[in-house]
Amino acid sequence: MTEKSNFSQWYHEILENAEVIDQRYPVQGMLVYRRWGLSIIRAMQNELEGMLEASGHEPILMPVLIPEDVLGKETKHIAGFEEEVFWVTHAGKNELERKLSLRPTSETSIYEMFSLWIRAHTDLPLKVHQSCAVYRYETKHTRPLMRGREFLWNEGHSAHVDAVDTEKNIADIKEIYTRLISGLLCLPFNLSIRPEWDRFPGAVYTCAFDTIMPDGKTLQIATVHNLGQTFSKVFGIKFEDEKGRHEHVFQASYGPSFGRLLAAAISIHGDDNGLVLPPRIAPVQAVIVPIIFKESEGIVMAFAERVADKLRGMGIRVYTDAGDGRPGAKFYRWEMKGVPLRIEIGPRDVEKNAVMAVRRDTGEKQSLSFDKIDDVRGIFTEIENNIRKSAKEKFDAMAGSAKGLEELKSKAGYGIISVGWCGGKSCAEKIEEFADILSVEEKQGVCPVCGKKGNSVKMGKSY
RNA sequence: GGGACCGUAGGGUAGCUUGGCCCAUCCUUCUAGCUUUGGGAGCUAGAGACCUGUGUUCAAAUCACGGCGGUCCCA
Repeated sequence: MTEKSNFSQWYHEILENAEVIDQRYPVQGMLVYRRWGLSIIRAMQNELEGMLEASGHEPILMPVLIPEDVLGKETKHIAGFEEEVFWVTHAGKNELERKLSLRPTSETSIYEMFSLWIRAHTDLPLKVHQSCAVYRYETKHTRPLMRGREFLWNEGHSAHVDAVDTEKNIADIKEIYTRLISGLLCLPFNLSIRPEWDRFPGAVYTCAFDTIMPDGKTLQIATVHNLGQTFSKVFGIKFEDEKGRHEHVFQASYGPSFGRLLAAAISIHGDDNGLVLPPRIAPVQAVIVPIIFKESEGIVMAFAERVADKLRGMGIRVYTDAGDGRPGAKFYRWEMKGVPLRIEIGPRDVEKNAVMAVRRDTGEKQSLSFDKIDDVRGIFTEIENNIRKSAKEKFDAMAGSAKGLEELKSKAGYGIISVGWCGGKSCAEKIEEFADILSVEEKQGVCPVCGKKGNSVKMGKSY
């Protein structure tokens, strides 16, 4: 397969070869999730939903259609999305009296319901979440899993009595997303507040999690929005407080994209031989490859079965590749699919009452006696730590800074770089000719355009 | 938003400039059988394609235009 240094081609090949997705579905920007990819997505979804529900979020599932008048209630919000909304205008041959949109996000539909569900302060905080597909007619170049016209995500929505409680929830969410991104997926990220011109339509402020892809471009993998009372005022989401006064709730909404998380995990951890999956999200965590010779087939298979049972008993997802074909071909195949641990069992191992365990991340081989198979747990932890560490090192190596415009021009587009900015709009426009401003930092800096002192900004070329 | 390129079996390709030699080349894949199995084996037999519509022409994979789909670059 193509080497990872040719990232674009490598990425497309690995998605198809490892059966992550099939991109050949004949609608632009839409794709088919196949077993391997879907299984990884489900692993993240389960983990995330578990954490959200432990923190007091209720699961819900809203309809995919939102009527035009509901979607359009908040003017800034609809202005931000109107170019990308898919509309359902007909039922059979008849034109609908009320156009229906395919949700580009669910703030409006959920808040329509919030106004019915929330009556008193005892109903608050109200926190809900749903995992679903949303639809945006992207006009920019679509890329599988990174930018599609239909994508899978989890969106959370909350309502609170005041701004303080909203902030508390936002802190919880950042913590949960960190556990998902860094903990489960072993991905490094930069968490920052987006500049005002890049806010979610209708938000008071927007935080974003960005990671860096192997080609140096940044990928936004999750966002958290403080919505203030923007929506509650438009949708009439009011509650009665202890003193009988009626107030509008404060709100937040937030979501990670499962597709982008998957894209990042595949791209950042993968190597020239294919995927390298963190053990906890791997659809198969250990693959047993029996080395079969005619005379010893029986005892090898029997031993392999015992090993598989023992691993399954430990709660490990294991698959025995007993199919036709030579061992070498199987090794390549499972390496390509990123299975964290390969367990080879041949006559020599059976004799020793042991197995040969081979790590996907390092290629390291070790003989494990049958009684020591429990060690696999520890090996998984090591693999996870190692993957996380090397991803972080690559990420840190792509952090930089620039002083003048020339330096900015030469460095822009590769990693996240820090540069000064005076705060002026025209200077921002000039700077953004080279890359996107991800965030404005407290740190002082000198503007490379006008030379005035000001703050600094973090920049990256976004996917 | 602007530009360039591309569409031939499941995947990757040759053929297109100069229309006919093409019921379309090669690699891979798949199926059946034999054989083999500690890093992509081999043999035999077989399967599988010109994105779509319209036009030009005696004749279209090849030329023109539209549609659909894809890739890359720049902003």
